[in-house]
Amino acid sequence: MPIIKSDKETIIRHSIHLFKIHGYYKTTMANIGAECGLIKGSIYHHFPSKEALALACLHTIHQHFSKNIFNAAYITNLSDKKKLQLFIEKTEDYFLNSEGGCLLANLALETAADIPDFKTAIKAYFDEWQTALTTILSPKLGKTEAGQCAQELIAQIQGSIMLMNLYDDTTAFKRMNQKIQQLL
Amino acid sequence: MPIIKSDKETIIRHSIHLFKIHGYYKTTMANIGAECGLIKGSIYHHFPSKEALALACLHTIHQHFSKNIFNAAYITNLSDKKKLQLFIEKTEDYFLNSEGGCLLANLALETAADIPDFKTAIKAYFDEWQTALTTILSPKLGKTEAGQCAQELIAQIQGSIMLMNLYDDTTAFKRMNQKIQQLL
Amino acid sequence: MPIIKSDKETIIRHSIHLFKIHGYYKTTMANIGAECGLIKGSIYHHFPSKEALALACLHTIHQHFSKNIFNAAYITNLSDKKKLQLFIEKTEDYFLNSEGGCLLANLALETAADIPDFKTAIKAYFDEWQTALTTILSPKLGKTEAGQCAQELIAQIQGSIMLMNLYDDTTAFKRMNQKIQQLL
Amino acid sequence: MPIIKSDKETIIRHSIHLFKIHGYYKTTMANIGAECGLIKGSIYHHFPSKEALALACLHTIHQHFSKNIFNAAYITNLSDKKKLQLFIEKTEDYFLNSEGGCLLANLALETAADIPDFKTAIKAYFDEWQTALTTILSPKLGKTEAGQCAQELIAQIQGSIMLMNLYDDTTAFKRMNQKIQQLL
DNA sequence: AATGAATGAGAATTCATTCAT
DNA sequence: AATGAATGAATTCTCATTCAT
Repeated sequence: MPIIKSDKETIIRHSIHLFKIHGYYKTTMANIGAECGLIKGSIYHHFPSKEALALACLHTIHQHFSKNIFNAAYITNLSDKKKLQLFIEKTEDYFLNSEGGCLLANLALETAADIPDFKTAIKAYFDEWQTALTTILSPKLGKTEAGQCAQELIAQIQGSIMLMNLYDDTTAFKRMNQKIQQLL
Repeated sequence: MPIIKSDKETIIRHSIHLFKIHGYYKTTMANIGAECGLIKGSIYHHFPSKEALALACLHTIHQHFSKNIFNAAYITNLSDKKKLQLFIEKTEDYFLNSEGGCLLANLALETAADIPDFKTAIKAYFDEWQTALTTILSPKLGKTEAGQCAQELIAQIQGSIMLMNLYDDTTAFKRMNQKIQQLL
Repeated sequence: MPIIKSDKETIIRHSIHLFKIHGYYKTTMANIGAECGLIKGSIYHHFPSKEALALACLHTIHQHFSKNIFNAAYITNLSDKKKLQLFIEKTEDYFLNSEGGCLLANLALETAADIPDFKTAIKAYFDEWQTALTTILSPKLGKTEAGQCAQELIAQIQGSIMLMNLYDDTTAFKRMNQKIQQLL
Repeated sequence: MPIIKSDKETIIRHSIHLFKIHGYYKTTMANIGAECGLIKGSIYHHFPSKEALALACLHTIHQHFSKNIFNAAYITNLSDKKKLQLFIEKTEDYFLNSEGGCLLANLALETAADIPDFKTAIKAYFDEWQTALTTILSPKLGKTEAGQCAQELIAQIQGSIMLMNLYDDTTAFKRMNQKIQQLL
């Protein structure tokens, strides 16, 4: 039944798509409505404001990462090497299929100075990302160095995503992920 | 009454500042005018449009990097190791004193899908950055690997800048630069 | 609070009024809004641009002439003399009750060089006017001369309207219409 | 010596050209300046305002008609028939070489309701035109009918000019002038 | 829930005009 | 006279949001 579902999740899904590609300010409620088969006013039946909708998008992505990617760090019967491989594979998978890069990073650059709620949500996401990676790397590297390494990996991944999108070229991003998987 | 110098360069300088912190769309001509001591309309005396002004900002930064940072790759009587050190030092210096991160990267994420002229200018900047780094690394790594390594370094730097600005914390960015300097 | 009907037709009616008196450029969206009991921005809910609105005005007038005036040329059971009389009577009627003269002619002079869409619409209107008059005159004058005569009559009428509005004096316009009615 | 003369007359000449083609409001001081090889601000050394400049244009044209066309009515040793022929010939000549039609008529339609000074100047022009034609026609037609005929001729001519410009076709205008010359 | 219409605040841009040089 | 820079008011258009139906 491919009837257009205009519930919260559908709106969020379409909003994420538009926010990633066009950014927060350039994406209008009318754009979002159009993509959902609604007029712009109707979105307010589901979300009280554009800001609240964007925040819901950020939380949705954060949750998706928690449940599907970051969780790799906490699977008990897996070696650290396997955990890292799984973690990176899933990360790669997500961003290779995510037109427009990382919404959290994009909005970090575009809105962090102006919308504190976004900044908070974005930091929470990166915090959890780092915690998960640190957990995987600690046994081998020790806590301190593991934390630093985790930060570096995130930076590398995010930088690669930016360039991947700018150049429409996935090779460097893929090569980098290969390398990271060899780390342990 | 202190005379405010409101020539093209001054306007560009103030615009860069605002664009970096608030992004392209959130920065208004009125904001820029206010920062320059002008009313919004007056800026059109110097630039025909907001887009043209932003493009001038991108070019100005690109030129600055060409003349002051990328050029380190082409200083003749310097060892490659010294070149890399100089290159990274200057890069670090620039971004540590550049509130709001890297304008080119910021606008890449915010506008690349919607303003082709920006995308072109941003790619030209990163192309030259990569070429310069590749030049430094080639003697030691060979052309192919040097090119890949250059890409990785840029990604790392850009990712670090994003996180540095998000967390208002320079330590990871500085540590990363230290590491890179040991590369040769 | 009298409910103001602000549908497309109402907006067009008020716009025609203002465009005729003040011209295209001097009439602002705010003026039109005020006349309709709307704020300027609200008009964009009905028309995508000032140009589109003006074009709708031109088409509306053209249609009105087609249905109510030009059609006199095609009523079957009427003598040519009666057709011409009816045609001219209705034309006179329209312009005597039309403050500001002929919008199509006014915009022809004001905008033809700059807005090609207007020029096209205006020519279509005068083309049909001439065709209708030629149809009435052909039986008596023959096709060629009828066409030339039709053109002359239109020129005379339009010139008279211009002077009528300039001098706020309808006598010459009425006299001219009397004369034309004697033509067959 | 084809040095660009930026005196009053030169500015008026170029202004007339632009006002005729683009109308009063669409023609900017910058446009006029550009055509004269000046920047817009410089025009204010010659005319105190755009309105004053346009008024000077109207007067200049009026004077030109008085001295070179209307005067045909007052040449003593010429038959009325010859006077009319000369009058019409010169009128035709003027408008065939006057891109954009009749400035006075154009501004009548565009600005009469908003700029009383223009309306006054335009009426004075048409008054004198009518007086001149009436003078020529009176001996044959008697004063009253001559006056009415003069009005009709002016209307016809102005209507023809409008259509000539709309259709970029001079034939009807020329034919009409031929006819008028046969009147006496 | 959904819609169509309306709002009001603000965006970029234009332009006649002024003024110091 | 001429210029370049600046002004301020106005203009078209956009957009998040509200509301009656």
